Amino acid sequence: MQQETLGFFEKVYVVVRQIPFGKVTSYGAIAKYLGAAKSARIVGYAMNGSHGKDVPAHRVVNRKGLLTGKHHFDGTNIMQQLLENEGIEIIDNQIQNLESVFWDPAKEL
DNA sequence: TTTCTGACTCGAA
DNA sequence: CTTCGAGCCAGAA
Repeated sequence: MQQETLGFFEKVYVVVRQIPFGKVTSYGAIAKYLGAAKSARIVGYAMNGSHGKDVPAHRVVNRKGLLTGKHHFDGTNIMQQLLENEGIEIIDNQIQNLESVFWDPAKEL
């Protein structure tokens, strides 16, 4: 395996791909799992480069469950549509009952 | 080459 | 209660 050649971005991609169907996580949770709790912004920025990869960026939201990056998708509410398709209820870009669908890599992995 | 900004988060005043 | 600043990495101008 080539982990040393992997940059921070690719490490993020690996974790995001582990997110199970119908679950979501936060940028900070991923960053913390990677050992860089203060690099939550970088995780979000990594999602910016996830375009074209099999990374379910729509399952990654901020710690409030707010779809901060929805406007980076093709449509205006495509991100919400994808999540709702997985059984997650969303109102006004805000995930409802976040505790039930939250998936923490630090605990699950 | 330097500078800036960004899909964040937390703590302090 | 609200507001503000700092820290992290990578890519674009």
